[in-house]
Amino acid sequence: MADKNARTFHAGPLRIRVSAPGPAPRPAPKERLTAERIVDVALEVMAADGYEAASLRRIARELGTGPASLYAHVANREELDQLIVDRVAAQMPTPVADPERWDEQLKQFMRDALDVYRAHPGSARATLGMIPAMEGSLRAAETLMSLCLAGGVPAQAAAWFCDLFGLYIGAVAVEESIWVDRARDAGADAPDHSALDGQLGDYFSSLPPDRFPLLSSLAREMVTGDGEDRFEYALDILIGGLKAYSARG
Amino acid sequence: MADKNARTFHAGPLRIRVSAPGPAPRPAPKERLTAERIVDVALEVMAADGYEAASLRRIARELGTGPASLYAHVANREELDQLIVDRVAAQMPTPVADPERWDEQLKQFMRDALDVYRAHPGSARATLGMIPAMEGSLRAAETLMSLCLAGGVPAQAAAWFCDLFGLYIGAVAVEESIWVDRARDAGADAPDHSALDGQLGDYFSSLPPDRFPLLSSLAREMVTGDGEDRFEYALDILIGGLKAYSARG
DNA sequence: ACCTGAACACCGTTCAAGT
DNA sequence: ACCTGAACACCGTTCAAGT
Repeated sequence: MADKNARTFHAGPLRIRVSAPGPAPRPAPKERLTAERIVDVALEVMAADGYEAASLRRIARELGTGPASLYAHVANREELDQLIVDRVAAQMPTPVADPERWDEQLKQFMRDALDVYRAHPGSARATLGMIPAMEGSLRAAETLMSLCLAGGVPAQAAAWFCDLFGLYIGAVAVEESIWVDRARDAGADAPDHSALDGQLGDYFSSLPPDRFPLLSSLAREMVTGDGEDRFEYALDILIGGLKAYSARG
Repeated sequence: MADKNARTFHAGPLRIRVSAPGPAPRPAPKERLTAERIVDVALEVMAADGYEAASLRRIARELGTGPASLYAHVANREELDQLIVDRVAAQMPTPVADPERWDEQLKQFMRDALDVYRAHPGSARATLGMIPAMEGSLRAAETLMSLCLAGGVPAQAAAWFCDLFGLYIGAVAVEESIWVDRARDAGADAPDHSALDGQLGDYFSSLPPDRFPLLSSLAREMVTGDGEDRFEYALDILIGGLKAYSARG
C-alpha cells in the first residue's frame, strides 16, 4: 500500500543531498497520514532494524513528521501493537477442515502461523498479553476451532487449545526474533546456531557431574536440534496431547 | 539479604525530612553496592511497580546513587536480567524423582515453577530469549530431566521438553504479569477476570455468524476458565503428549 | 479534523574525573 | 577498584497553537 517508501529505508547515509543546511533534512509528508501507513512503516522498520527500533518517534521520522502527528490515528503504543499483530495474523491461511486429516492440517497451520511471524520479525513481541479481539486474530482462532472440531475435539478443549497455541507460537516467535535482533546487532545476517550449540555443548559437558549428573552426561541431547527440530517435536507433543485428552473425555 | 531496605520503598511521599532544600533528597549509600543488592532492589521495584518500572535509573535512585554506579557490578541491562532470572529460578523446588509417580511430580514442578514466577511479578519478562546457563536455571533443567527420565522418557525427548517447558511457563508468567501491571495502572489490586470474561463473552456472541460461526456460537467455551483451569488443561496436554510421544518411540 | 513544535518526564550507556 | 556527575542519544505522551 505504501511500499513506495520501502526503498528509502536503510539506504545508508545519503551522499548527495541538495538542500539548505538545516536541522532536519527529512522529506515532506506527501500522502495523508493513516493508521495503515503507520502500520506499514512500523513493519518495515521492525524488519530492517528490529522490534526495539520501531518506536513511535522513529516511525514518525520515517514518515517525515514529528511523533505527535501519529496520535491523530493511533491512540498509543499499545493500540499500534494491536494493529500490527492484527495485520500479521490476517496473513495466516484459512484451510477448510477435513476430518480425514485434521491433525496434519492443524500441524500445518501452526507451521504456517510461525512462518507468518517469521516474515515480520518482531511482530510477535506485541502478541503477549493481548486479547485476540481484532479481525485477523479472530480469523485465526476460528480456523483453529474448525480444525479441532473436525477432529472430534470437545468444544471446551478446542477453545483452550487456541489459548495454548497462541502462547506457544508467540513464545517461539518472540524468542526467534530476539536471536535475529542479537545477530544483527553483532553484524551477522542470521544467528549461527551450530557455533553456539558447540559452545553450549562444551559448557554442559564441563558442568560438575556431582551436582548436574544429567546435564553433564546428556550435554549432546541438550543442545542437538535446531529451531525446526524442536518445533516439530513440540507439534507432536501438543497434537498428541490433544488427541489423548479428547479420547479420555 | 538487604531486606531492611524493603520497608522504605513505596512509603509514599515523606512528610518530614530534615535536610537542606536541594536537588536530590536521597539517602546516602550506607552499604557497599553489590550485584546481589542490585538484584534485591530490582525484584522489589518490579513487585511494587511492575516490570517496566525496574529501570537501571530507578534502581540506582532507590539505592541512593546515580545510574552510572551500577555499571561497576553489572555489565548492562541484559546481564541484570540474567541475574534476576537466575535468582528466581533458584527458588524452584528440587524433588527426588519417583518412577511410580513421575508424571504427577512433573505436573507439580510446573505448578511450582509458575508460582515462583508469580511470587516475583515481572521476572519472567526477562526469561524469553535467554540461554539457561546460570546456576538456578541449570538446577531447574536438571530436575526436569530427572523426572522425565524416571518416567522412561527418552533422553532426547526429555531434553527438548525442557525447552518446551521454559517457553510455555515463561509465556504464561509473562502474560499474567502484563495483566497484573495493567490492573495496577488502572488502580485495581488484581485483574477482574470475571468482569472481563463477561464482556468478552458478549463480544464473541455478537460476532457475525456467517464469518465466525464457531466463535459466535461457542462464545461461552471461548471465555470460560480462569488462569488455573487453562494451566491445568495445558499440563494435561503437555504431559499426555509427552507420554504418547515416548510410547511410540 | 488533522497536523505541528515544543515541552515533560523518562530511558540505557559512556566517560573523564574523583577517591 | 569503586564510585560519581554530566552528557549523549534516545523513549512515549501531552498540549496549546496552527490550518
